[in-house]
Amino acid sequence: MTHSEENYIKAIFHLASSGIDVISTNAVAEKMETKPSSVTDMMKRLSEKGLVHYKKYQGVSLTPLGTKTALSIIRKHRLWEVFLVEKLGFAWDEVHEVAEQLEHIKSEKLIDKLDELLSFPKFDPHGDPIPGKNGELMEHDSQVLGQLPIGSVALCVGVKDSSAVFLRFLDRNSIALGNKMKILEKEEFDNSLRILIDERELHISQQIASNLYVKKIEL
Amino acid sequence: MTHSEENYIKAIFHLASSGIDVISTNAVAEKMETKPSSVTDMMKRLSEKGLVHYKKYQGVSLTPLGTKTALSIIRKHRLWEVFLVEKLGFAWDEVHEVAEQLEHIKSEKLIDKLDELLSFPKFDPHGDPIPGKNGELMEHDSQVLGQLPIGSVALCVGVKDSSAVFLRFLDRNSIALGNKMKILEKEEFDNSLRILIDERELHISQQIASNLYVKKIEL
DNA sequence: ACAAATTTTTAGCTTTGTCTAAATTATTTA
DNA sequence: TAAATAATTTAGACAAAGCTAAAAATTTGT
Repeated sequence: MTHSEENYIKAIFHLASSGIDVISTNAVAEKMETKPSSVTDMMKRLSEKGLVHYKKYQGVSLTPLGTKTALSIIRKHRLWEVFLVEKLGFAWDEVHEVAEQLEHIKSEKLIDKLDELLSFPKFDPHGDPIPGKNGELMEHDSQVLGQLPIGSVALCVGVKDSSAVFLRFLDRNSIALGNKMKILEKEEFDNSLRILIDERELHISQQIASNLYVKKIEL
Repeated sequence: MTHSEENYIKAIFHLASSGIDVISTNAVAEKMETKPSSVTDMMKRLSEKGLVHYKKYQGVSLTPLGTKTALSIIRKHRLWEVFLVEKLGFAWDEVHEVAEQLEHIKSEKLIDKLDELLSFPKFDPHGDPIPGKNGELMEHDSQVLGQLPIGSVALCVGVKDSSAVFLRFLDRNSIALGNKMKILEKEEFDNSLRILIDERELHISQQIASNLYVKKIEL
């Protein structure tokens, strides 16, 4: 598989996980930042290789082989992200670009050993689950911060949006994975929240609140 | 720069270091395992980019920019080799293939941090010097085992041939970098040697002896 | 239901990197 | 030194991956 093919497979997987039922050529083109005509060409190629189901004008979906391939690429991507943060001291907003390159390195042994070096992590620096060697993908049993009722206490376990801008915003406000947060108040008008993070009081917008995954702690 | 361009630059650098004065299209083609016509095409492209000096029928050589580029790629290659051996437990005959892929990853920070993680190594697992950030390349002040006079004692500091076959031969015979070796006898007829390696007596052919770099120890 | 709008595909072109076969230039040798 | 041989380059093709512009199919709106 070429780098480009792998990137398309990954994009289709992510679109499929994001709850869309039928994945259109346009959706793939937008995600890949390319033109729909290029997507059509690539879908034909991936279809020939048995990685996607593709019928003209009907949208595209991954075959079991395609899904397995996607999970293997995502596994590599996320393991490398852990490596960059844990071993090389990268910040969590700096890892994506480099991991995009590293995920294409072909060596089963490399990934197995890397996994071992990192002590078999289950989540990447953004809280996303790392697929296992055989493609088992742990499901986040978390919810979005904005949906918690007032008074609840939760642990921050992940970010939905892992763009550098958002991550740096979190850094500036000392919000990190593992933080304990309590909902103090919710503003009816704009759904913004007043929360308590590790003894510190903070006011956050609905935008922010809907991009933080949390796990409720029962008291 | 594309992967392919980088590979050509590296190949030309290695040919130049191996003492050839004029690097022919054929020589590059052989090293790259490709056809001379493909080399001609690539030399034109690299020449346009200012990486090589190229005149039809006259052979090719690296410009200062080309040399700098080559050293940067070799630096990456060798640092990754150290990583694979030191951190991931790869054997020295398994690293080349993977390092060939890793050397093309583009991130200055990645390499700087990797260098740091590895405690700024000066040599790779085969004893080859690792170029510095600014392209300084340490010169091996070593000689080939076969050239030592009888009775001399030396440390094994590198291998000239780092093919997997040769490296596995060394493994099977417990010859490793850092070993102390003493020349006991030299066979006039075939230049084979009887040597003492760390208390163990061994008979090695001239072939082998001329592929081991050693550093004499004065007694 | 049919025209308009949107989406998707096709056709044809570009670049990178490769190839083969033919032509050209250099080198060797008799 | 001239012919033979070897090395190198050119010309023309091909595959991957992208693009633009035009055509075709689907969806939408009235």
